[in-house]
Amino acid sequence: MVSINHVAEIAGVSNATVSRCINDPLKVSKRTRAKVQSAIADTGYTANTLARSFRRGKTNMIMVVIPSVGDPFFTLVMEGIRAAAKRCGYTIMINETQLSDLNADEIDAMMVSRQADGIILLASLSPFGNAMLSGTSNRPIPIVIGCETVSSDLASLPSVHIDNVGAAKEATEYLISQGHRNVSFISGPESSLLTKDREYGYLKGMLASKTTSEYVQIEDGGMSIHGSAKATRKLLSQRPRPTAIFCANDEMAMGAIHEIKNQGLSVPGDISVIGFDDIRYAEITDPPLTTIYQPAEEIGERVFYRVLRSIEDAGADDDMAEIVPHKLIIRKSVKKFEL
Amino acid sequence: MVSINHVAEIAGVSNATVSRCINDPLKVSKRTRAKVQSAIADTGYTANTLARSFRRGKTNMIMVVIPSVGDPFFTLVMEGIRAAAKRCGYTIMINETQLSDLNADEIDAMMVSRQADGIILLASLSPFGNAMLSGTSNRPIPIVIGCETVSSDLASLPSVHIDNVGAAKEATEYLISQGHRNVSFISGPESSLLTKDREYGYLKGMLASKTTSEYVQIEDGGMSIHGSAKATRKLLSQRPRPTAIFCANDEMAMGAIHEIKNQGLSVPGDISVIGFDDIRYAEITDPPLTTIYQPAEEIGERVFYRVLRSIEDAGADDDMAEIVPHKLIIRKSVKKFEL
DNA sequence: GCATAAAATGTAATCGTTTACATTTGCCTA
DNA sequence: TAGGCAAATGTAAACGATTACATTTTATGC
Repeated sequence: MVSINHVAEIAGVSNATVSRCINDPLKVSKRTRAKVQSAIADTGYTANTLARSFRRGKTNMIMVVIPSVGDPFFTLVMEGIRAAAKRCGYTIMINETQLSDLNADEIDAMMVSRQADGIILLASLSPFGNAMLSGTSNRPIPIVIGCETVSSDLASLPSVHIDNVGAAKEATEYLISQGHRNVSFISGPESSLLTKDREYGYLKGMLASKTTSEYVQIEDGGMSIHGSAKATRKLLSQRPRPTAIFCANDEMAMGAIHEIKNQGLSVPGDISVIGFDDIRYAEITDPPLTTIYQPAEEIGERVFYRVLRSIEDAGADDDMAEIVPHKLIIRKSVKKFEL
Repeated sequence: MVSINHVAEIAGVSNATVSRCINDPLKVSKRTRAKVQSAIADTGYTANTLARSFRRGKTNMIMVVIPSVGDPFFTLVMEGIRAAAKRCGYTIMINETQLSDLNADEIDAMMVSRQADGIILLASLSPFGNAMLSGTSNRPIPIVIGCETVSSDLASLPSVHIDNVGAAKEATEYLISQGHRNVSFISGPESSLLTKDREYGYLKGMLASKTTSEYVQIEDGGMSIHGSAKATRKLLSQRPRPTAIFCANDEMAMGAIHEIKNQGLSVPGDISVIGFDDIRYAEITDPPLTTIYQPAEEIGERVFYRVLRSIEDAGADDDMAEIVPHKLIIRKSVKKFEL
């Protein structure tokens, strides 16, 4: 491959001049600039990013860790991140890390490998902490959590997310306000901390009232359609049967609706369903899904600027959780319950 | 940050020895190895990936370009890629490039930046070709297309995909075999070549028979739910009305079903719908969606090994299209049409 | 035309690894 | 114990860019 030195030789200047030509063209005279540019064109030279990043100690890349490409929720979060990154001249790289695979050590390895200037973590972190992640001091590159929450076992990390507990409580209260007493919850795996927050919100909502506190029922839906369908089957087979099911995310709500219909029951006629996230499919499920909206794009944007600030000013690194507002979106999957 | 030289100093050996300790431990004596390892532990040293890749001229990373995070179709493709990559010691980085943004120049920039050893392109390429992409000879790093097809304007690139034309023709013929004559097609934007192939397959299917060749109707659904809903609205307002709608992907089929129901019609009672891709939601739409299955995971795996081969043996670079089998999955969204 | 400042360019060190080659060490055999 | 060979280690040059500093060229004012 042609290097900056080849170009320099052909243009009859030093490599420093070529470098300046690329990075600070005003520092070189018009005449030499022309020579260099034509040499670049002739040779088809392009800078070796690796060498450049290595020397500069900066990659201008930010890595986003997501649990799964193909999760519709992330579409908008990524859009927010990408738009902001573009404005600021950063490249976004995505690292898909299946929920189960992700642990602090891996994140650690990423941080330490210096292949990016910062990390945006849109996944939860198992609590098996590691030096790099605890304490703001020694992190080689900044890391900010988006959407998810951090294990309390870990020293807290900067984050941007909604109040998952509060939102889930709100959804539960909404169901109760519609007359539901037997409200069940379909949860995700232990490893998803955000799900646990939602579960906790559900519990808070249920336990707050004497009329519902006796009926608390949680099934693990594994964050998947099939897991949720299975959980729903189990819930429906129990007596007293739930009159409403609250799912920790929309995908599981879709699975639940499917299973309820499969059993010959109707939504919301027999069973009300409520989801979480307001993914794009929520408005076209049948019936359209009542759910909690997260300002996904805004979260993406904020989380990006948060990392950026830490990159540009290491001192700005803080551990604050930034809470953005959620909203209960009422569609058609919940019906007043009457005896 | 602590470098290999610090470690060397602390261990009282040369940096070369430390390097060997890391990359080829058997080459160094047990005693020194112990010294070095404890020095590494003491200092918390980790190799600078950038420096290493730079020096080695190899990153051990493969970049996957996808049009959009959050597209459920890619879940399995990525799973195939990831699994294969893991087996082979490669890291996968994903670069999300919205359909509209993607052009050959950008891909070119990626290739040339040497930040990865190879590229897997799961998106279509606009035909504004570029030297790097045409001709197998001068590519700095290998590139293989998955799922998508390549513009015929471009010199062909190696690829792995189903026979989109044939599959779409098959779906169309299936509808015709069920008695449908007025079959409409909801297509995607010009930029998606794979969609054009499917459109072509639809045309072939329709034109093959005198009974259907008069009725050919194509609307652009923009690959989105809303675009498809809009297209469906338009189709339904026309007379004669279609009795079946074939969508270029499942997401659009979901939008179509939603809109048909919205108009007070039933699927498949009044209108039959057929999709493409068999994403995970296809089996839980109401009614479950008849669609074309693509062996997504297998495509991912094959496409990975294809790049790998080109990386390991530059001469192995070929331009063959590898066709994997598809399958028509019959569910409940198509009904025999009777006058 | 000369002194001086400013602008342009060149020189060479540097970033952290790897690795070809040179040197040292250790071991075995005669 | 010397000689020879293999194993272990060290030395130093790369990789391709950037950049502090030194030097040269150009412009300016008198």
